[in-house]
Amino acid sequence: MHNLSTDTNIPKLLKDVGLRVTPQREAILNFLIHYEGHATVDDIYQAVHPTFPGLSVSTIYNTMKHFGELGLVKEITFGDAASRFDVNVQPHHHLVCKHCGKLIDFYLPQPPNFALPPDASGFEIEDYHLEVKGTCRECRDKGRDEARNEQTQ
Amino acid sequence: MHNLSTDTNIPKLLKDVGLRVTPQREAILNFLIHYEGHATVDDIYQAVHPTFPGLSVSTIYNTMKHFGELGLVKEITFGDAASRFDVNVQPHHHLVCKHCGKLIDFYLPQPPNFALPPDASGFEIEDYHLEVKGTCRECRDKGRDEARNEQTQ
DNA sequence: ACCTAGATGATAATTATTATTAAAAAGGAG
DNA sequence: CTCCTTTTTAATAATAATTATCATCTAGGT
Ligand SMILES: [Mn+2]
Ligand SMILES: [Mn+2]
Ligand SMILES: [Zn+2]
Ligand SMILES: [Zn+2]
Repeated sequence: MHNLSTDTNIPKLLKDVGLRVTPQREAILNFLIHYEGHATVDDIYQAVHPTFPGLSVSTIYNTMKHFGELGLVKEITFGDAASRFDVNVQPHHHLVCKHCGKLIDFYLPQPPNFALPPDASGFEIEDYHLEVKGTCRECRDKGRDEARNEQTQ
Repeated sequence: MHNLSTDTNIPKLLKDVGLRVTPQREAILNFLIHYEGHATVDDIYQAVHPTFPGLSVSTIYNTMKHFGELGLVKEITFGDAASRFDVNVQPHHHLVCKHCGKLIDFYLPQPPNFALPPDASGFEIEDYHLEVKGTCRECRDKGRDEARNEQTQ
């Protein structure tokens, strides 16, 4: 499990995980490394496109799929919105603002304890995610249900 | 917060929550009342359509939106799959099979305890949901079968 | 019986994502 | 470096869930 940081050697990382080094992948990785938060495919496209006009969204989807399989990012999917990609691949959880969609990381000091019900016998747990929904301070200040656009992080 | 059960008086319930009583809503509610599990719009359509040929999916979307706002169902959205509607509106959580998408209810004996990080100050929590991902027994058994078949080739 | 707000259903539009595939390019061998 | 094979890219089409439109219909009240 790799953790991206601003001093990551991008071509080396790509080689290490067994991917060919292409300008597209370097550009996307470079974006992710400096981005704070949880980017969508479109976020990536909007950011990288100006300095890399040829880049296609297909390539971003493709690349993010590879990065996910190789543990460089973790895909998070909420509701009907676009998938977001988390460069924080440590196990952690999210506050989700119902109004603007912003995600805020948090960590559980210890795993929640629960007993599996009888009809779940044989279920093999691989992962869990606690999703806490509510209203972020910005959206609360702005007053209810007003501008529910933009500033998704 | 209403809880549907098999002896629910459907027209009365619709009136009580302030909705007009239409055959479409009665049919959808009747389906939900007898359905075990977490139905998608298409599940509802496939089930109700044979005995109600005119019914449109638009109407199901519309109706489920109303039911959700009135607390009769709770919409659950996972990944890129279709929304599911839970007639169990008590606070509870789900095991999610990564392979077949099946949902199994479970309950937390006590709420998970966690401290909000500094960058979440002012976040107002309204709800939370623990999503436990893994492999259900059926899919695990099927996986073994497939693995065995691949070995013999 | 009549009126009107609200509901329905056919259809189009939107949006995120996946599939297809010809052309381009990476990386390795010689 | 040159050639070759395999992967990658990017344009485009296809898919799928959901939402928007809107003409028509109807539930429920007068
Ligand atoms: Mn995160
Ligand atoms: Mn449930
Ligand atoms: Zn917000
Ligand atoms: Zn399963």
